[in-house]
Amino acid sequence: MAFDYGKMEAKWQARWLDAGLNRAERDEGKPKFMSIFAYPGVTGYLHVGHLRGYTYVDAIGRYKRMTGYNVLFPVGTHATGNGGISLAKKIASGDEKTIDYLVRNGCPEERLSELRDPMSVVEFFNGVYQNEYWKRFGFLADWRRFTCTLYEDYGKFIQWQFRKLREAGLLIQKPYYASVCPGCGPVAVDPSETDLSKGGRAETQEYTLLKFRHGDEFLIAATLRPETVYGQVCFWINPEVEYRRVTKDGETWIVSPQAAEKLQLQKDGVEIVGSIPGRDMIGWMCEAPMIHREIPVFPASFCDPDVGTGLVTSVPSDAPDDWISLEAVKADPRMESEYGLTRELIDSVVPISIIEMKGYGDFPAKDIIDRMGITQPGDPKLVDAKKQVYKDGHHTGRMKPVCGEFAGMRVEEAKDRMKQAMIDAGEAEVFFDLTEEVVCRCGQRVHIKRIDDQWFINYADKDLTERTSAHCRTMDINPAEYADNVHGVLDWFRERACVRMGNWLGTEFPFDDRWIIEAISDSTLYPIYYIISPYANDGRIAPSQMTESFFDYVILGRGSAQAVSDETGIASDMVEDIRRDVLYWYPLDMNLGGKEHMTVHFPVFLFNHIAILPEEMWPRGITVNWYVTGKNSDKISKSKGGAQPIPGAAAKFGVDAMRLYYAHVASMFVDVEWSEDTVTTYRQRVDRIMGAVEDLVSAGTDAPSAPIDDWLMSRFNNHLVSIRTAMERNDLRAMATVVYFDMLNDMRWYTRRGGDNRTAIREALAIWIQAMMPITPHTAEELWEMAGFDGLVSAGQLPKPDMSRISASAEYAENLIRDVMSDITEIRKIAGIEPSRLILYTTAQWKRDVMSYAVEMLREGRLTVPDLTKRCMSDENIKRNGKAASELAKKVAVEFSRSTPEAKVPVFETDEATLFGSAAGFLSDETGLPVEVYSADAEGIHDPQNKARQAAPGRPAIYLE
RNA sequence: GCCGGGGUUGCCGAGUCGGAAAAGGCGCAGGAUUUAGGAUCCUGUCUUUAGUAGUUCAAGGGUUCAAAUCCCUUCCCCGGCACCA
Repeated sequence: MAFDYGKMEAKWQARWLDAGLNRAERDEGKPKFMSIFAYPGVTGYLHVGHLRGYTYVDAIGRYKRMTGYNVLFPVGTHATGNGGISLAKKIASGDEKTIDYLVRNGCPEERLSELRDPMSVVEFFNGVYQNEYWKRFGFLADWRRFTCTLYEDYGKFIQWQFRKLREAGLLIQKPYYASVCPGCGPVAVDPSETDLSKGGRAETQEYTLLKFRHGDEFLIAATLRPETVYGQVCFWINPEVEYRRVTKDGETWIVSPQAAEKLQLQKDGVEIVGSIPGRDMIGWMCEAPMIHREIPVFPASFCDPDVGTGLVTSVPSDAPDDWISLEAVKADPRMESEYGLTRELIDSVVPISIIEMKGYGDFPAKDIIDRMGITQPGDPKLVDAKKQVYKDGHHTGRMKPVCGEFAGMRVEEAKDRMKQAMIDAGEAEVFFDLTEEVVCRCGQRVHIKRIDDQWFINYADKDLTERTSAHCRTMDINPAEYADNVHGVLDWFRERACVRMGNWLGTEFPFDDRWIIEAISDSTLYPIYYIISPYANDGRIAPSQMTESFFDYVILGRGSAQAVSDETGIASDMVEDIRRDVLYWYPLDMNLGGKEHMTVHFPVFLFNHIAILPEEMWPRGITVNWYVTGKNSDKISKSKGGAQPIPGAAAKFGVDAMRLYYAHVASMFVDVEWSEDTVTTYRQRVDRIMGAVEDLVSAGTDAPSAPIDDWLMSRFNNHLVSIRTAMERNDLRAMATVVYFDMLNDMRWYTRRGGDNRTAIREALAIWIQAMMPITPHTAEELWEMAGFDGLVSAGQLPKPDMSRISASAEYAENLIRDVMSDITEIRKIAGIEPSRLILYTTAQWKRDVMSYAVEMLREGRLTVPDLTKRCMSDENIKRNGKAASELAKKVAVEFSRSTPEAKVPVFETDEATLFGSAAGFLSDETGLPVEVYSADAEGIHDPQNKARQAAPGRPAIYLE
């Protein structure tokens, strides 16, 4: 049975709460650090991937706490949208999949009945997120500040924010084409399918509607390639479809039934007035736009009534579908027998070459069909063929002379020009459609709808963009690539629709209560609200008291506390307190979010701060974290359940193992594939460290201090330096490598080398355990208590490195011993002998002298081969060694000139005879051989193979006999 | 398509403002310890060798005394791209 981590975790979490470590209070005498993670949307249970980013914020906050900062770490949730509504609906209707999903993730069955209204669902998950995820993971978040976008007080804040946006002239109105569900209103079409049950990969495409005159009515084709109209030779109709006649601006249009409905959403005054079977139109002649030629209507099975208008103009030269279908028509005898088309008419239709493009002949569609081996209409490969030709044509194509005034133009340019020309001539209109079937969570089909008076936040504003971009240069943005990239993102940002109608949860738009503020727009400035939320949460202030002048004063300092008090009835002192809280905690020091936010949340977060707040409140840092993915790099989808319920994983592996996993498994800026085996190795790592500390607590004697103790203290103080350096960049991974790997290895080496000094051990343990606090806080507390140290680690301060105890020579000496040991092993292996004794010869003094001269000259910046040789030859003791001396001088001069004096001094200053003399016992134990150590300078030593001669500083000669 | 990031030893990954690559981990192999546990410890893990020498950082060129690192070309992979916080 596995160790009950849960009990140990709960114990320490309770103590932290008792000690109030998570509560953040203004303390003007202390530097502050405020950080958040972008709050999650309440769409269901989260999975182990989400905890990755959240854990970083807690670990960084804990580190900041132990290095002198007053830390504010608030959390909240984002519930704006239809997630809660649709979940509540499904639960109420007893949807089996939903119920199963909830129960599987740990929702008690007896609670299901309360989850029938949206707000209960939201509150239920607010509880789950806080208790089962964040508290469970030991976060020191200030729970008193928890807020949710659906809380009334939060809504007051959002309304205030929109008033300020309007003041700044950033709210504008204009028509908009939105993806809309007839029941729920606008929905987000994106791969996460938060709002959808199908079609998240769909994109909105802009079609050009082309009008083909037939008598006094028009056949309407939708095309993505208006530049190909010069190549039109016929017109496709699906004979099986019952098309509709609709009126539009006094004209009669013929389109598919689905298109008729879509048109009603996008155009004014469209009415269905009749219908006509597709079959009846076969053989019609209609006048093509732009080229004004009569072209015949032919049947084609690929015309999908659900795509575009269900009618297609045929450009066989450049459209693979058209080419293959035209060939089929020509080869099909039924055209004459069944549709009564004349052979003459069919034969008169021949492709026209209109675009010249690299790598293709006169008819690109034919080329790609041949290349891909397509022989039949309806071949699925046609989809790719179409994409390929389209792409190549768009970028490399040029219009041929046949294209009238557009001849010679690049396709990219001709496309827009020709579209516009036809629109101006009344021969075409713009139409939007989705690339695939999109179904709302409520089950209804989603279409594109025109909304005339849509409100936007004008993120395209030039001045705002420039100021925001400039501010980003002063921020701490990680990773560096995003710091570079964010300027491009800000430039690229256009106006953003900020309100929506329909069945949505959210804050009412303050200027028109038919609208509700949409999800991204109500989550931009909110970090500052965490400073105010505790006053609302404990009832000191009622939402009704949160007036415009209240926020104006506490956030912007406009007006006076007394005036606010008079207006709202809030005590003037409290208003003043809130104002001072805001001034103390803001700006936000770090906002951490998943990589999708590089183009979603972070830009608007920045824009709104810059637009509304004074410069001294603009954010200081952004950190982007990448995902934990499932197999095959799929994002573990939260809307689809997720692989591993979080409480289950916490119980199985222990919270600290998971925290260490997140911190260390990879850089923050790469995706990680979730693997239980990997987490298990981190579990074992934590266990191993616990075991090692346990052993060390009872180890140690009052033995006098030995060189190995100095080494240990040097190492650990160096580690403290590394930890601080790493954490200045919030590099938890580098920090974790030091704490959970290097420090353990050092403790092992210390013990192995016979280290046994209780004072040194306890000093090292204190450093080590404290260094564990940010990432594995529960384990740190447990070990701290076990070691008998006072207080809570989480409340303590990380020791500063004691530079006086860092000793390059001590560390060099141990490395030398390790090198020699590994050389001995190496020689033993290669030589293949079973030695009975081991002899070490340490360097002759003159070689150390050569190096000493070299370093001296290196410091003076005049180290060259000839100069060092000259200098050495003037020393009798060196010169006496003849050729060996000049060769060494040459080697040393070259080698040292590439290095630094600091690195080289220990090489010759180390007293190797003493070092290895005292390590002889250790080496003997390790190798199982009797060990003798001689200086190469000594007379009459045992040296049958004349090895002593080879000994050099940093490289004692080894003889195995 | 636009913008961006990458290809290092079985795997994950350090190293990338040019100055001794093969840190560390995982996996694997051998040994030790231990009465079965995914435990722990030691050793090894590019080739070669009395501790040496050599080859390598996607491929090919170039700059340099010196290149995984800088430049050019080619191939391949990945991410983001707007009502998803």
